[in-house]
Amino acid sequence: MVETTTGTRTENCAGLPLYERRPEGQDKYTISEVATLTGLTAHTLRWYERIGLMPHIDRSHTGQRRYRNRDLDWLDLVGKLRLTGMPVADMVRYAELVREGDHTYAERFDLLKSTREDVLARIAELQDTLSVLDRKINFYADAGQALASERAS
Amino acid sequence: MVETTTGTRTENCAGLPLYERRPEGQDKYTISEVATLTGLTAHTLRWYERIGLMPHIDRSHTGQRRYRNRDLDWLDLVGKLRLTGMPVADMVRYAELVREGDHTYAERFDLLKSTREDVLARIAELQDTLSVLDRKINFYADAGQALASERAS
DNA sequence: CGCTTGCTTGGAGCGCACTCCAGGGTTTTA
DNA sequence: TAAAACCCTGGAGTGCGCTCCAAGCAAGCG
Repeated sequence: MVETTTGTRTENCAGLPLYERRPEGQDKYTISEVATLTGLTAHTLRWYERIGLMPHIDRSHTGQRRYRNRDLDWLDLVGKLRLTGMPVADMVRYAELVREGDHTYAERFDLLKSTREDVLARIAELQDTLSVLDRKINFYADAGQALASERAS
Repeated sequence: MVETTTGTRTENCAGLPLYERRPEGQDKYTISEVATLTGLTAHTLRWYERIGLMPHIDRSHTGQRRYRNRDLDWLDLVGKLRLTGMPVADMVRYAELVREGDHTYAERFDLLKSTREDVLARIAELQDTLSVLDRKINFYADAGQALASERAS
């Protein structure tokens, strides 16, 4: 199978991925299963690992990756942070803090709080943009009305 | 002056740019003035023009750009759209529609409306992310509490 | 007049986040 | 057991949005 994001993906009526997580204990996924579950490509998953964005990923006896539920949880978080526009390098930094252990709690806390502020700021920006957009949309709606009544007269 | 965004920029106490727009009729700005007003670099302004993102910009008798208030308005809109994550190519498309004249009103309207939908979706995503972030922040706050009381005992 | 500063152009370069390739080994299916 | 599908690695390539460079013209100042 050619590696792709847009390949055959089983979906339910709501368009949500149907592939389900396996219960704790039997949670072993190949890279392409994780690609299906996360929407990332296998390429990207390997690349995330290379740059240090992932925790240690288990391997099968022949060296193939076997992801577990906690890895999916991590990828969910990464996906969310990516949506906020956080640079990958910053996420790598956070991943490093997690790997370094409990004594980095304070730093992680600070990082999360400042990310939170960034997200709030971005939401505010977007709402500002939304109002500009609405003004313009109203303008065009009015202009459309004017043109229509012109044609009608 | 070396071209930069972070150079000397006059600011008021609120950190807002103090450079003011000139009244209609005397509204002529050099490229570096526009850079100051918009926060873009002169490089970027010229690049925007090259790729077709700008309307026609007036020139002085020696060929230097002389921006006008309407150009600043346009750059404000571009800045807002950029914040939504809209690709520059799409903004160029919008600019083309504006240049093509009144008969593109309908298409511009549609473009604005679908952009509006995108912005709403992004806001929803960010709010979702925010709640994940808040859960994690609470977790770390609790963990911090636990560590503190451990040290106290 | 020379000096500094700013503006002009086409084209090259950069950083980010992937995205893909070559060449090989493994696993599943018919 | 053989073909098809999948997985591995290091490294090269891509697209976007700038960002900068070289070489030259122009305006203001002492």
